[in-house]
Amino acid sequence: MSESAFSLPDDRDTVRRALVEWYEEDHRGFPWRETTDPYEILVSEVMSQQTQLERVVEAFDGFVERWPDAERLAAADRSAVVGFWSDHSLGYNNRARYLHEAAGQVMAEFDGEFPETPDELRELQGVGPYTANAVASFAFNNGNAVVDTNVKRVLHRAFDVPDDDDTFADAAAELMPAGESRTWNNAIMELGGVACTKTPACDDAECPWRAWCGAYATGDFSAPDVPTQSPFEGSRRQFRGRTVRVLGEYDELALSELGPRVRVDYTTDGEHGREWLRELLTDLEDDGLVAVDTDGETTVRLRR
DNA sequence: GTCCCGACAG
DNA sequence: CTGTCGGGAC
Repeated sequence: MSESAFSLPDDRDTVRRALVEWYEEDHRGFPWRETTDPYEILVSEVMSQQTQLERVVEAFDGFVERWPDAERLAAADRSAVVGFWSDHSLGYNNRARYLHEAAGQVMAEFDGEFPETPDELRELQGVGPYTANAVASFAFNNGNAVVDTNVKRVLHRAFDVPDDDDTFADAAAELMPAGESRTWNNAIMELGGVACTKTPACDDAECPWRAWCGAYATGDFSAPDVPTQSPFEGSRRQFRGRTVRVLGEYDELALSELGPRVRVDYTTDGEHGREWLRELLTDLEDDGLVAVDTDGETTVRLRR
C-alpha cells in the first residue's frame, strides 16, 4: 500500500452510511441472504461464480434441500452432484466437483466444523480470494472487503480507482467499515448489481453515491475491461457440457453410443470421431468428472 | 455477439 | 500470466 493512486472521499463515514442505508432500505431478497449457515453460503457463492443470480435461486433451493449440510454432501456420489449441476444448467461442472470435495475437506480436515477465516477457507477446493471473503463475511461477519467485477466497476467509476487488482483490494479494504463485512459486502455488490450496472441506472436505482461519484459528475461511465469469452457455440466447452449431460441420463455408455449423442456429425473414423471423443474424455477424466473403463469394450460413466 | 458475485492448471 | 471451464438470457 504505497502512494494512493486513487482518492476516496474525506467524509468516509458519510459515504459508508449512505450505502448501508440504501441497502437496508431495499434490496433483492435472495435466499442465501436469509441464512448465515456457512455451508449454504458456500453453495450459493460457488453457484454464483459466472452465473446469473436469478438462475441460481432455484438451483440453490433444490441443492440445499437435497444435501442440507456438508456431511451429507460429502457422503453423496459425485455423479449425483455433477448430474444435479448439469440438470440445472449451472455451467462449469468442475465447480460441482469442487463443492463436493470441499464438503469432504470440511469433514476430514476441519472435523466437520466449518472454517471461519478467509485464510482457512482458502484451503477448501474451489475457494479463491473472492469466495473466501464472501463466506467469511456472510456466514461469520468475519471477512475482508470482497473484490469482484461488480466492486471493481463501482470503485473505478465512483473513485477513479485504476484497473489493477492490488489497488482494487487496497481501495475496497480502505472503504469497508471495520467489523461490518457482512452488511458492507452485500451492500456494495448490490450497488454494482442493480445501480452501477454496465448501463448505469444511477437515478432509477437512486444510487446513494451520486454526490461523490466521478462518473456521475463527468458522464464517463467506462468500466474496467472484462476479458471477452471465446464463442460458446461449437466450442470444446459445449461438447464437454453435452457429454456430462448425456452421461447423467445413463448409468454407463459405450463410446459408439455416446458419440452420436454428443454430436450429430459423429462418425467413428471421422474428423470428430472416436479419437476426438477419447481426447475429450481424457480431459474430463483428469478433471475427476467421468470414469472411463477400458476392460473389454470401452465404456464411460459419470465418476462416482 | 455479450454478460454473468472466479478458480485453477500449465 | 494466460488459457480454460457451461450455458441461458438478452
